[in-house]
This record gives sequence, C-alpha cells and structure tokens, in this order.
Amino acid sequence: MDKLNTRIDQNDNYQSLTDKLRGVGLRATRQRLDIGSLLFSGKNRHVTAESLHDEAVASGMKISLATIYNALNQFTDAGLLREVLIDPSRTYFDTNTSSHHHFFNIDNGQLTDIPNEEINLLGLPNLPEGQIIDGVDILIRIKPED
Amino acid sequence: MDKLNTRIDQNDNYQSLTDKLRGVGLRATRQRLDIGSLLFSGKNRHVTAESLHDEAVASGMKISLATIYNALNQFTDAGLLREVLIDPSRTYFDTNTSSHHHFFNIDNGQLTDIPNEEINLLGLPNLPEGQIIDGVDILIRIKPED
DNA sequence: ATATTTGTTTAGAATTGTTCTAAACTGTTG
DNA sequence: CAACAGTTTAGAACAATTCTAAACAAATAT
Repeated sequence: MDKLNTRIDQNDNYQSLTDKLRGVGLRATRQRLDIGSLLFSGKNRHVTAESLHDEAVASGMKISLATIYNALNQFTDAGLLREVLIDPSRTYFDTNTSSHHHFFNIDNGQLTDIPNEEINLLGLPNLPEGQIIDGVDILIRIKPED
Repeated sequence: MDKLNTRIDQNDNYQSLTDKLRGVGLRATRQRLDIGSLLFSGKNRHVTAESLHDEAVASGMKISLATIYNALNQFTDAGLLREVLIDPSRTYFDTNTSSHHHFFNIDNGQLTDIPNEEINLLGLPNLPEGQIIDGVDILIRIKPED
C-alpha cells in the first residue's frame, strides 16, 4: 500500500513535470525529469550546476555535468528558472521565477529569498532616453553581527 | 609652453596618484601609475580586466594582463575600486566607491551609475537572526523601448 | 509494432576568465 | 649605491562553462 502510493505519487510528479517540460517545448527525457524532480519539488531552491550535479549523483541519478548545464540553461530560457547574480565566478539558478530579491550571506555563501512584500524601491530613477526596465535585481549582502 | 604645461599636469597627476597609492600601502610603480591614470582621471568608470588592458595597450603602455588583474584586485582590496555584479562571466570594477547603484543596458552591455539620491529602499526587510547588512546592490536592467 | 527522423546525452576536448609560479626587475631604505 | 622587499611578467595552471560529434532515445510516420 505504501509502496503503491509512493509509486503513484512519483508518477504524478513525473507526469506534471512531463507536462511542464512539454509545455515549454522540451522533450521529457529521463535526465530532465530527474533534474526537474530535484528542482521543482515544492520548496524554492538556489543551485549551481556543480551543486545540482553533486546532488543528482548523490541521489543515484546517472547524469553528466554537461547535461546539467544544458538543462539549467534550457530551463532558464524557457522561464522555468531564473539566474541570480551573486558572485562573478559562478552562475546561480533560482527556482523562484517570480519577482523577488535576495539576502546573500557573505560568510557562508547562503542565499535566501526576500519576500516581495518586504522590500520596495522608492523613487524609481529616471531612465535613459528611450529605455525601459527589463528587471530589477536587489542583493542585500549580510554577515554575522560582530 | 603647451608642452611644458602638459608635462607639469602629467607630473601633478602622477604625483597625486603616487600619494593615493602610498596612502593605501602600495608602491607607486610605473604600471600602477599608468593604470591609475586611466582609472582616476576625473570621471567615473566601469572596466573589466580585459577592457582596461586593451585600453592600456592602445595608449602605448607596456603592461601585462596579469599586472592588470593584480592591480585591479589590489585597488579593490584597498578601497580605491568596487566590484559590480553584472554578469557571472566577468568581473566589472567601478571607480565610484561611494554608495550608488546601476543601470545595465542588456542590449549593449553599457553600465551607468544611478545617483544615490534617485533611488531608495522602502521597508528594509527583517534580517535573519544575528545578521547585519554588509551592503546593498541594486541593478536595474534596461533595454530599448520596443 | 517498426522504421525514420529529430532532438538529447555524453565524454572529452576546447574556450574563457582568472590566478599562480618563479625568475627577472625595480622602488625604497639605510 | 647596496641590499631588501615588493612587483612584474610570461607562461603554466585552474575552474567554470561551452562545444563537438558520436551514440542514443523520444516522437512520428509507416
């Protein structure tokens, strides 16, 4: 019974993932479903290609680093993920694609979402002539007190 | 007369640069003075190691790329420059070290300062327990209208 | 079902931005 | 101006990412 439920849930998950992928024009391959199951499992996540690959390998998934890079870029192009600017030396991806911002703990590298209600820009600056806003990124760097 | 003035001005520039470098504990070498003359010549600038190296070479300065990297990092550590997060694939340096933010034109890669008076955060979010703010980075991505 | 087409994965090579190494060089100090 | 300590440099090394082209798997037509 337990086993059966687990299998059904898993199928459900992979089924909705399949729809999600098809919806953006990507084939629902085993690798994409595996990656998707790690990324889109409810809670929002921040990953790098390396960190996700390590996690996939640790979960026993067979998938190459190149495929992780491909998938992260394709998911991002498709709007399923967002890139976050943190550190010029690596690319971070965020499963939360809605408008929101981040705390970055410079001490341990931890990235956390700032709910959109909790922050606002006051006095949007004048844009250069003929330009419009594509997006706004706010990063608040934090560190331990004392 | 012209020539003489030019030489005097140049000496003046290099003299104040020398002080600036000594002031942060760096020797005033020919290379650092050359780089400094490109960076700290009045107007604020945004550069990458490559762009600055190209510029230096174009001005007939003899300086290696490794030295540019060294100098940019040392200047940044010394507080003479700031890093700006724009693009995970390159490091940008800003000669404006005061608190301010940026427009990034995603169409042509151009970076412009937003004067600090023109922008403000409303409703600073609650920080995680025991953490304090180290800094705030705001990047407004812009693009051509239509 | 099966064959064909087209998209995907992969290992490894290639590329790019950046840092490291160690030898030659140059400011600085006595 | 000698000696020391810091600096520069070419080239090697490194790390993140992309590319290549061959094997493979999903979709589609048969």
